[in-house]
Amino acid sequence: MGIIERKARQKADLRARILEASRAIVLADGFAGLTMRKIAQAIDYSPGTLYLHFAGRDEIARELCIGGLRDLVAALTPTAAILEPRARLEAVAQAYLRFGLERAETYRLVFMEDPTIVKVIYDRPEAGSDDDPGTQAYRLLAAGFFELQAAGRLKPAADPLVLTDAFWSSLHGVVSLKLTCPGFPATPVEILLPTLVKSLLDGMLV
Amino acid sequence: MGIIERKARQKADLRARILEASRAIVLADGFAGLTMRKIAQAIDYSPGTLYLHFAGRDEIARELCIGGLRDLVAALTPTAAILEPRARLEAVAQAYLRFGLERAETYRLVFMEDPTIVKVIYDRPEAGSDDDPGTQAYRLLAAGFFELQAAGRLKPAADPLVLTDAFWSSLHGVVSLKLTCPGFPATPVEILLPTLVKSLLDGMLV
DNA sequence: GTCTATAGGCTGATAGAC
DNA sequence: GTCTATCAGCCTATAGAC
Repeated sequence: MGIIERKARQKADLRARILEASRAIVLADGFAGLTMRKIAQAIDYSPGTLYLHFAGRDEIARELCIGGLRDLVAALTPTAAILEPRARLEAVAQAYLRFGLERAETYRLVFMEDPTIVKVIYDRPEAGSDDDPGTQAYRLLAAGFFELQAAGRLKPAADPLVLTDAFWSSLHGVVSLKLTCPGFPATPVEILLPTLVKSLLDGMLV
Repeated sequence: MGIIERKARQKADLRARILEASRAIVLADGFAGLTMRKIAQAIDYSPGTLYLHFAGRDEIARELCIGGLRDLVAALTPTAAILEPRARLEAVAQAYLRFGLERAETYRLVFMEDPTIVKVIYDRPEAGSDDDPGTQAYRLLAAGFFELQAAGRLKPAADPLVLTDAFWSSLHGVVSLKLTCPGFPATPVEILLPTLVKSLLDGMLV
């Protein structure tokens, strides 16, 4: 079986190299600059070869999208060490902003591009399961609000899931506005985000 | 002078027709679907003619961008009739969301596309003046927070301009997330936005 | 599996006739 | 001013040789 295994490994390797090269191109030229030709050139293969590993450009985009979301989860996860829920949510916000600004093109691809790309997150078989990065990221935030509720710190009748959505939407607003209109909210993000998070949580908690 | 005037008017008319056709194409096919050929075909002229009225595709995009912002201002302006500042800000939020969802492609073009397109808003000579739609939209929101401050209703040491930026960012977050990931914040916007706005303002006011 | 070659389409922008 | 024709380039995807 050694030969078959080796061939399978080589195939997986090339697939990984294709994705890695694609990631670099998206980083450098944006998603619009990602073309099959460029990818092939970057890994020294012919364009046709790519189609043996991916159905086409869209499939590569979807893989990158999921990978980016996985990276976001990885960037947010360390905050789980903070026990106090409000402090943890504030740390999540910081980490989220940081990720979005540092990995701008990745963030754009996942959250600001064509809806059909991000659609894969919900349509995949794992969607909703523990293995799904989208679910993991969401739970990371939702957990904080559930804990606050359990401690009786949420305003009565507040729905933790609705607050989670509101919180995430606000974070997304700061990041995405900064990426598209750098310099529009004149307030620097180091002040804007903490102010927003503080106001929001102050308004949500008793 | 009649002949010269007529020619000038004809020229301005064609320019307007080009923009109108472009707007329709962006509406139907998105910004990526806007091409010089399609525009020319829509108004029954040859592609070359477009270049007599615009330097190129980018200039058309910039004009559309400013026009879209102007429309946004028009959509928000009626709320100025509401005297009580908090109620007015809530109404602005509603109108903003409504505009973003109803004019999705326009909103995308102005606030979610290439930074170089929206850049024109700040670089134009009118930028910052009363005639500038960006400034007008911003003032519409900022006025509410200044009035709240004047009435002693803001938390001490709060900066109205920072709150304005935070408020706008949140609105943008709800709209843009909905446009890119329809169905991600599972909470329907009719609940999400009021919850967000209420929490935010509760946290900002004394 | 990988290559070369190419089909078949799109794009923005321009040159020169009228 | 407007047209036709075209340049020069890009793209995805595929067919057939090796």
